[in-house]
Amino acid sequence: MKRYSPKEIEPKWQEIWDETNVYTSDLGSDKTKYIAMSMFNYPSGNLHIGHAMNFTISDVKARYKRQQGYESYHPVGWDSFGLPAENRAIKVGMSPQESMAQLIPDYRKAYKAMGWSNDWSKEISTHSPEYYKWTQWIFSEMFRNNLAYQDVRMQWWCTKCQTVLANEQVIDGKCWRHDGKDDPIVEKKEVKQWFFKITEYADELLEAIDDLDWTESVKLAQKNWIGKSVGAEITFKVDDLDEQITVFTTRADTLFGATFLVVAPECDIVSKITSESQKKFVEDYVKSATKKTEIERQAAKEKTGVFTGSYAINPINDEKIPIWVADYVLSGYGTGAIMAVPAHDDRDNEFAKKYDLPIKQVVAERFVDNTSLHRSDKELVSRNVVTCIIKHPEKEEYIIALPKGGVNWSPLMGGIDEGESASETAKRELIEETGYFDIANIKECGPIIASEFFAKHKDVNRIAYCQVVYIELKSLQVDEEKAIDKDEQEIKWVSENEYRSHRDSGGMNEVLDIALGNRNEITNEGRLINSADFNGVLSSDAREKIVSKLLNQNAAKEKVNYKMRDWSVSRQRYWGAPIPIVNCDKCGVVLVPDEQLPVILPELTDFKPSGDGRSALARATDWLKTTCPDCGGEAERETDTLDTYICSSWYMFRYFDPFNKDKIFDSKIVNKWAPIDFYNGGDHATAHLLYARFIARFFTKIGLVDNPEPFKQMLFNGKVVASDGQNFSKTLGNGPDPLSIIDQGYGADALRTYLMFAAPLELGSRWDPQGVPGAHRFLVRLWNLVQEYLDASESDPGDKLKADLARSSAAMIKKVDEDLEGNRYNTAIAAIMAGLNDLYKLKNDKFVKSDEWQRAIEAVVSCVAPFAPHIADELWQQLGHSNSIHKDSWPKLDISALVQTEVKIVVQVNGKVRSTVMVPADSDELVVTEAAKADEKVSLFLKNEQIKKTIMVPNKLINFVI
RNA sequence: GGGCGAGUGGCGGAAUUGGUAUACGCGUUUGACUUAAAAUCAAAUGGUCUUAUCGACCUUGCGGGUUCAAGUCCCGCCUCGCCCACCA
Repeated sequence: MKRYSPKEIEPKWQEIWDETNVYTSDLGSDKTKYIAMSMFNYPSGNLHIGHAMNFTISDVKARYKRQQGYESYHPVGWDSFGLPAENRAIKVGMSPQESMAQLIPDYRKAYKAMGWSNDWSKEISTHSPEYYKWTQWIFSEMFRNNLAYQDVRMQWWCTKCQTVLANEQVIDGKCWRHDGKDDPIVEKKEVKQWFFKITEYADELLEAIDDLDWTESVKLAQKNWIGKSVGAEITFKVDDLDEQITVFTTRADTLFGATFLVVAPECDIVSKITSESQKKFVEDYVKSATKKTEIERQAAKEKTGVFTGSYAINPINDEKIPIWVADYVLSGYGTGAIMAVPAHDDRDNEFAKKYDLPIKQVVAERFVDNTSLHRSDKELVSRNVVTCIIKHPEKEEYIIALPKGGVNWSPLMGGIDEGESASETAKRELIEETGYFDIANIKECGPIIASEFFAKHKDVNRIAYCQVVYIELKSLQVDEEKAIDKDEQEIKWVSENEYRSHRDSGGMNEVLDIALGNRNEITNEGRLINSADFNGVLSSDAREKIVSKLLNQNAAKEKVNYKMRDWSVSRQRYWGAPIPIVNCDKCGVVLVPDEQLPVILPELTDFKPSGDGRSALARATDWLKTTCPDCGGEAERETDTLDTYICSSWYMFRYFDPFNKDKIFDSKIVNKWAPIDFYNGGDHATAHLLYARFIARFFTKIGLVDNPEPFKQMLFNGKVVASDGQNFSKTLGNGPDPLSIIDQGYGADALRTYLMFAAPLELGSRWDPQGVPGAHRFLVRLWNLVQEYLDASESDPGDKLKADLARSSAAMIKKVDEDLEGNRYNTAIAAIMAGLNDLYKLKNDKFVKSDEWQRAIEAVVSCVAPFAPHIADELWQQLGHSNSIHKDSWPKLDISALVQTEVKIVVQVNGKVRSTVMVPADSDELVVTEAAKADEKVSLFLKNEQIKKTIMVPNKLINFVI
């Protein structure tokens, strides 16, 4: 009997696959297309276990679909431009071109050793001139469509890379390539650079997210990244100066509560509005704040700021409020200035408390009494009331009161009379209704809440704005004379728990929390108070109403803001596609004409960044000097190169037409094959996946492709980490090497199977050193089973066994199909293992050769093929096939084999499983009951008791309640 | 601070609409084969009690609830992970 030897069969089949082109897809085929791919690789070292994970996921999908008869395309390419590649070249002392020429062939070998079914005939690299010609062309198209522009901006700057970084390349304050412990934090530097106007597409990109079949966390991350907020801009005049300050807010409803303005230190207006006396403080503050990096600012726990000496006029009520400058306001978002509403915003609240600025509540949270809801036909009457929480002098108890003839307990309440303070009302109510007067402590507690109910006795809808007053009694002495209403109420002392259990509506528990200080003082939504004409309006309505009132005076307008910035596409590095722009003294910025593309990146011996903020190209004088395409005069080429994210944002389309010299791609082919059916990766939730969506959308606008979404399904898979939970890293050297695992004799099939089996794909897994050997054992079992079968002699297995074989196969195929479609690879493999175990059980002593056995064994081999393609093809051949298993070999599901004539019914007594009985399928309750009662164990539990109730789930379960 | 998600054996993890909790694998134990080991095969494997057989009871982070029936639904708490993080 031949032993399973991956070392022999894997290279053998890899060679056969290469020679017979099984994975070469025909893009013009009439078959239904399917394209599965993983985010392509940036060659910068060796294939590591993360690659093995990522690419196997899409490979399994591609193989599954290929077996099912789809024209399946599993493309391959290299994200070969960019920083990681350049940094690697610097490190090993080669040019990036040489480095690529060395790395890519190694990767090719590794990919083949992993058994990935790539179509090598259509391989692409982003650093080849044939490819980057079209990357440059995209820039030109953006430019022609007014979506590319130049601007001077403060940008993240990595001192190690000597280049600008995009926001998403800054991770925890450090460069994405230099995020080690000893690496420097990024700095800010003023740089002139190119941008793509991705913000123009912000809304479209956001709206389309909901319909994507993508991992939810990625969709959410994209939504947050775009960060749409709908609000208003409100303009405040500066008192005594001919200046004004516009703020952005999403909470125009809180305008009456704005007690100061805050301006970011970078804003130009700061110097204009600073008063003479405050000048020194403000200048010092601005200087120190701008010197701080953004990271230091964000790390600072406590907010800081200084008063400018000027005041602004609140346009809604002409109130004069101070203007402060503080670095908790970001200059880059909105207008760089805010109206501070400390009663309703945490940050403003913190700041106001620190600098002793007024806090004015203008929104009262609503508590609607669900036992006496408002009646639509009745009048709405609001009233300011106090709600008193009165504490016993000795015990931890509080007063609740029951009006004579009433039903509901409540704390003591009373309406605030004209000209009376809340505390005065509280004292008056206390003595009138209880006679108590000996007060140790009285305190008005915020915030005010809106308690809403139908007041039966007055026959009106009532909104009671409750000011909570907390009173601690010193003694229980009673002034009988002043206690004029004492007999109207029944007073009772209760503990906190009793209080809470008595009544929980209309905000009464909330009142206790407020009095005891258990509640956040900041309220968000509710009814407006202290807001003149707008009192009582719901905050959600007030936003619009206040803006539209100010609209007439040109003091406010509706405004939508996005967190997302335009995409900075300039890089001051050598290893990228040169930006196809010529700078001419006479004509200015001129686009290189399309017929002159590509602008070839010259090979340089010294390609390190210049350090002056320009790329090495600034030193390539021959290349740099050119003639202006417009006037023919002397001119210089742009020395910035394009961000690699541009290369990777359109490569999926090039896969469909990789060698086109005349066009970026043929739209007809792309429209047939796009969108990508399955895409996966463990990184780039926002940057790459958002840029690719942006570029695809742009392609639809210029008529290149029909579908604006490039990836139909996107699976964001988890990472493989070390068994101690730490990330594998090159510096630690703790990563298992896929190729050496293969060479050890376990083979690629076992490695692939383990990786796909360890955990759900989205979850990621910890590396288990026993995992690959375990998967190997499974493949050995499969191998040995086939060998044993091949040695068996022909005979009829008998009807019972035939049915069992068919049922086992059908159950396996059904489960594997469902799980592969749903990307649950781990349970798919479990089902195959179970299917294999079934066959071992069913063989009893030895196999017999028969059609039924052949079919059952082939089904297992076919199902395992996407995961372990080499052993599958080998066994397929041994089983007598001359064609490859990897095309059109998916087993047919015979649903009828799953139909059972007899079913097992679980018998419960009082919900506890007591036994199981076999009954004919679809038996009615009577039959099942009889069968169950006949069961020894069941009858033991039923004894002679009366069955009160019987619940039956057909073909599954019966439960007797006694 | 905000958002999202998750807590199931010694471990990774299974469990359609609520319907036999612990599939599948790892590990461990025992046995077969072997001079021996590895490999392979066979069996066992949540806990407690028990005459160690029959069996009973308990068990999905903790506490309550709904239900004939809860890992699954509801309420409260605890813990952990991930993402975003002064975005007004």
